Amino acid sequence: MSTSSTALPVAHAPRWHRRKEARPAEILAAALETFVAHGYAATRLDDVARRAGVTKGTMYLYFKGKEALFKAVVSEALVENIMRGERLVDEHEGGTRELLERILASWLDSIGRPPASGIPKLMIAEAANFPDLGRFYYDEVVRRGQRLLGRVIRRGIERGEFRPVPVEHAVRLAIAPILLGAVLKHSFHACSGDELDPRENLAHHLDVFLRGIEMVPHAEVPNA
Amino acid sequence: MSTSSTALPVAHAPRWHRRKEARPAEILAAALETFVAHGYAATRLDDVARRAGVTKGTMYLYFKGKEALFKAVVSEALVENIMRGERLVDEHEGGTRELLERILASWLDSIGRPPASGIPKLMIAEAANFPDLGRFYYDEVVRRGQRLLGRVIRRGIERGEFRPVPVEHAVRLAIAPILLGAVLKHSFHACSGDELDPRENLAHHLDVFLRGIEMVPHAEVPNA
Amino acid sequence: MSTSSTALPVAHAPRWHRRKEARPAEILAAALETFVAHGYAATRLDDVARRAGVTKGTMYLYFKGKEALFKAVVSEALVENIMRGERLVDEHEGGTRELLERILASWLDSIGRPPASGIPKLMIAEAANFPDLGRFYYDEVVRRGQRLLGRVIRRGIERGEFRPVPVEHAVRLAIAPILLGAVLKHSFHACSGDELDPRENLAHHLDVFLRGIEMVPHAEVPNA
Amino acid sequence: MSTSSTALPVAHAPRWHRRKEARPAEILAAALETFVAHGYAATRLDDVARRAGVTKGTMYLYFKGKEALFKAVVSEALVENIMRGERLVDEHEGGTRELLERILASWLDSIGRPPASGIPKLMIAEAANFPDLGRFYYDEVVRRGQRLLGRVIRRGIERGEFRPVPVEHAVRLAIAPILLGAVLKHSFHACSGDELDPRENLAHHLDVFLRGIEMVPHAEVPNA
DNA sequence: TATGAATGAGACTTCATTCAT
DNA sequence: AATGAATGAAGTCTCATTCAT
Repeated sequence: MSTSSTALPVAHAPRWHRRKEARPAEILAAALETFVAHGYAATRLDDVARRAGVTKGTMYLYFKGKEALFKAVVSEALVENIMRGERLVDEHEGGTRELLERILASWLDSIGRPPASGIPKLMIAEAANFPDLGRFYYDEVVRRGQRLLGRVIRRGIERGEFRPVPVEHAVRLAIAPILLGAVLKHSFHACSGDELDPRENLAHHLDVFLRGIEMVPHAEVPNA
Repeated sequence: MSTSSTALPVAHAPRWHRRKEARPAEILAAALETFVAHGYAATRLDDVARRAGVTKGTMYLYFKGKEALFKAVVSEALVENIMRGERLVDEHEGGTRELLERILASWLDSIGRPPASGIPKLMIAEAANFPDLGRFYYDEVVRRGQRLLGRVIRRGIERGEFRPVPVEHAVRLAIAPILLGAVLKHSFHACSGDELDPRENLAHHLDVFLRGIEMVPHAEVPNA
Repeated sequence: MSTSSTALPVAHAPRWHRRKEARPAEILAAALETFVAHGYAATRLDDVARRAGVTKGTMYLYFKGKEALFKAVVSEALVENIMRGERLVDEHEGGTRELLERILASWLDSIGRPPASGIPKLMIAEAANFPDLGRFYYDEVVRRGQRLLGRVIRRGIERGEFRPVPVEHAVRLAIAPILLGAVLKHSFHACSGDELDPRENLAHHLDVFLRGIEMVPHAEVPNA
Repeated sequence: MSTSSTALPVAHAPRWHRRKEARPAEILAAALETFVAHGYAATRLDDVARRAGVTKGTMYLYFKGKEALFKAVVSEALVENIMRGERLVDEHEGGTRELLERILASWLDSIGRPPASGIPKLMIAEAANFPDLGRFYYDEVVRRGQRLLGRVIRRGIERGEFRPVPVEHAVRLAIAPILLGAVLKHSFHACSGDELDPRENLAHHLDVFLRGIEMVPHAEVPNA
């Protein structure tokens, strides 16, 4: 094979490296990307492997199979973000408006940035195919997040800052633009030419939403 | 199968004729349900066929293949709903608030009910796998809907009914709760125990959103 | 492809023929041969398919998978032969020696000739890997055959034709040479150059065995 | 592991040395069990390794691969038992009946007890997949054993103890119950509830077989 | 000597697609 | 027009084997 007559001492890269500790995380990261991009059924383990820099077989050293990998991906991406907001609420002292702003901003931060960024889209697409995982996600993430925001809004109402809006509905209104933005970004990022800046959108959302629920209107108003 | 050899020529097409003509529609309906439920890659043509009451082979008489069927499903579900709203805007005479209410209600009507109800979820899940279809959907539905709502909001601003909010952002805020509601219903209907009534949610959304953008606050107001 | 410029009306063999009724039997026959020859784990479904003149996929139209195919092979090969002997015993009128001769000859016939010929070897090799199938075979074939022969020998004893030998043991002695012959033929047919004629061997077996258990010795005997 | 840095030089090899020397034997023992239990193709080297208390990699230090291990297992189990019987025949002085009894008993001893006990079942299952090994086994064990027993029976005939039975056939009759017993025990030990005692069975076998071939009948006979 | 992470060929299985009927 | 038997490419998963440590 070697045609070089001067036989340079080729570095002769080893076929693989032993990196037991790093592997699972690498594989999970690659899998998350691929699952988010193509959905569960359409992602080939081969692609995940290649993206992770290993071979198909290697993945079976760390995950029992495709479904196990999928569940690991989702689980892993969730655990970290679940409790962050709750602390925020407990510790907050000032006005509820500021609390709401901080919470939604923090949430946009986690949901708006890889790696976890694609999970909502993924769950929307696959919940029906993995009922147990779907239920887990719905209970532990969706429901929990709703309860959290519900506490905030109720706090505002009790303190006379917000009008007595129906909490359940208000929660959904507060969440929707942020969540939908994240989902659409992942779905149509290849199709949509230009997009609005999520942070700016959040600012406007807060402006409109808070005007909509706060007790004292921001009236340009008064006397005139 | 026909047992009567002396079948009288009836005025209306005999049953087994009608059925033949209905085939494509039946198949499309079955395909829509299945694609929405499981996603593109996970639906088996066999299942679609069984649900449509035909065999796999028959489907190839009407559609070139799985992908063609998928695109037909999406296209067919879209055409009807695209232009309805535009007429609404053109013809409307009264206040913009009422116009917005009517448009969103009409949209909730079409998006909130089968058959088209599942298309958004489907597109969110598959847009990345079918870039051309994704772009088509984005341009012809998402963009178009945004432009439509943009006109409404701009109308309100120009007529002094709305504050001079940034239109692009406001449009997204107006759409988000409705769209997200439809998507989540399809994704988690098996997992979420109870859900809010979409219509009620729309009412609250309009209340809050309009308070948020209207020029004259709904103030409990001034000093009076 | 065709290089013939005179365009003979080539029969243009169809890629496949529709033979729904014949398929299962053909596949089972091919599978039996292959399983017997190589054992369960070492037979590739591809080989079975090729031998049956179909493709891999076709086999899944008739059998759920490899294991189902294996069990079908064994079951099918058994049902026919199970009850034959029992009738023989019930209907027999004459001496027990003749009855035994007829039964063993009949058994050699079924066990000694394809297709069922290889089942014993197959079960010996695989019983431990398919415990349920093993138990079924042991109960329905081994045990049943032993009981049958036990009745015969007991009959001989009761009628004073045979010595009062322990039946259970005698049964095994009667069976062993025939069964082992069949098994070894399938195992070493490629290794053993020449083999004894099974029928001749049965004759000698009967001669020796009956001399061994009959009441009146075949003595060259007495005084003479 | 070794905690003592001043380890005294002990006379007998330290434990961890002995273990190293024992490795091949341990592996062979584990492999024999596993091969016998599941057959060649169905045994995973991983299982053999675990049973031997080593890792897969270690086994490659002692055996070139799966096939080599298999052949080593078979060979090793055979060498010891091959020549034992031959000495017995050469040295024997008394009646041929006793010689036959001693030989078969000795054989039952080796074949009836682990570790070698499962080899016949293994060879029956795998001979066709390893033609060279099959031929070796057939020639060196089967054939050789047959020749040995043939000599014994011929001796009996020549000395007027046995009737002039056809030796080749008689040999098979003598072997069959013992060999089959061993094979079936390994195949159906999980399925068959209770089994006869092999030694007792051998006793009855000898009784019947010898009555069947001996010159002077055991007649309850004469009258005289 | 021993390990066990990594590999990759090959097996089973599924399913979109074709085509004789 | 309709069927459904047959195909074969492609995917998931296993496991004998290798090799850096």
